[in-house]
Amino acid sequence: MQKPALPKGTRDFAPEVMARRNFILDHIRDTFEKFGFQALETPAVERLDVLTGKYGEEGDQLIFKILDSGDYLAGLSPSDFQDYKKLSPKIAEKALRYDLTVPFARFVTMHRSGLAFPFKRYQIQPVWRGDRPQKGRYREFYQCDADVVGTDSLLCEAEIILMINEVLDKLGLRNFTLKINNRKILSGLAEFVGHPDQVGPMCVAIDKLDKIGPEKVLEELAERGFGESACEKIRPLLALDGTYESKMAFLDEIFTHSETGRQGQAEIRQMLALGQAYTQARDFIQDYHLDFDLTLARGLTYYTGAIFEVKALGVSIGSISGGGRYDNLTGAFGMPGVSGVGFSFGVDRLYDVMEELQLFPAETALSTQVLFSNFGEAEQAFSLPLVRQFRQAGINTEIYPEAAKLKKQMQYAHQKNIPFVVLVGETELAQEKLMLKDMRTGAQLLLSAQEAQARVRAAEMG
RNA sequence: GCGGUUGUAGCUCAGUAGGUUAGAGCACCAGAUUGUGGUUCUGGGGGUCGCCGGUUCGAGCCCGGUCAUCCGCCCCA
Repeated sequence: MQKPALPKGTRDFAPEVMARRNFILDHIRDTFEKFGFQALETPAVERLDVLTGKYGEEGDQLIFKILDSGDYLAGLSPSDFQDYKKLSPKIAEKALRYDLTVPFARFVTMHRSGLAFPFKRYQIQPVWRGDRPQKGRYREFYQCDADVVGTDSLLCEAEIILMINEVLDKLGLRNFTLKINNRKILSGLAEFVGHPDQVGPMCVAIDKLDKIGPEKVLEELAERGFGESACEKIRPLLALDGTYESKMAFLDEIFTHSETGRQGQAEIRQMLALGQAYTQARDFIQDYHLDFDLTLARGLTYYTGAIFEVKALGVSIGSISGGGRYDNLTGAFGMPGVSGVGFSFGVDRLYDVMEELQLFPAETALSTQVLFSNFGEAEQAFSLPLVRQFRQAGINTEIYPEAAKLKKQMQYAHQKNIPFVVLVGETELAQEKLMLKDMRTGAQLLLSAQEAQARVRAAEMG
């Protein structure tokens, strides 16, 4: 006999877990739809050539490839076996999707003539990465993306701020920071320190400020070829710990000669002004948990404008959402010049954070409200129409499918956390009434079907 | 890809210096209670001590290898 086991980095979602995951997903879906986003699903399997080359060399290594069916060795020559990187596209035509963004770009390109632009879609599906699993890190995990393509209006950025706040508020997660920045500001900084071509390496180093501290960041910059004068120019930036206004004032000073940097500032200002106009908030930045963070870089190279990242405070896991604007999403598929902005919730991490903070309401686990017990043939025949009647009244109802010992049936109800049990035995049958037992208090009442339904509904309300 | 941790019952773990028949709690099953769960009491089932080899009269324990696991680093959600 073989011992069953899961592949590394994958998980089962048991019913209790699913109830909680759905609690999160329902709120995310509701919010996305409320803002006019439409659902999209794409296949788990994509053609390998659609995925490769989009995530950098390291990313390509992490793509799960699917071995061709049949005799995949046919037509190969010994030289093909010299380099495994060159072999894989010859024996694997397909692969599991690595994220939702690239399949989305493929979709937009393929359907461009039929779509209404600006096109707003959301997509909630699993993705796969051949990564080494760790805490908060899986090989199969869900992403919840929402993107708008075909407009560069900053209204989209403002709405992303609103959506993130709405979802987290509904989930009861109040202690978080929504970090914002703009890639153009980072480009401006790179210009300012005299390394306009080194935005990428600069960001990778700056991004680690939280983790390793300012001195180590400067060391890393030096290693990456930034000279002493450049480092000295960055130093005051790493020490900045002021308000939005003071950071902006600092940038006003250093960006006198950087058109790009000033553009980034203008975008941030306009995004905030639109959010303010939307919400009429007394203090938009504070009320919507915003933090203008000049060190926020988000490693991804394809962001060109706004960037976002959400950190849950007071927990070990941290980052639960992120996104930004990109200018050339579909370029790789021959459709240049399409600007888009999007973001993503990490459901699995959101789940872990909510569990750590005990934010799940108790009733998410609840499903069946009433269990009809089963005493035997005559009682069952009497019960079946009533079960149907309960269901038609909108009450989640089930009947125990066989006349097992009552103890066993009660245990079943208890284990499934069913709040009410209906007992129909000889005496109830004779009176055409139901014994309704409240499993929490243990109290039971002899009632008509109508009265029993009313009681169940009343309990549901309060 | 690199560094470390831990593998004993379904789960969490104990296991003395290398010594008889490997334990506990929880979970599970049955009974106390043939119309009542959650509490209580009584009884019961359940183990190739990750795997392979070595040392030894004797290995859960020591040694070598191997596989798995979790945690860091890199990178990411």
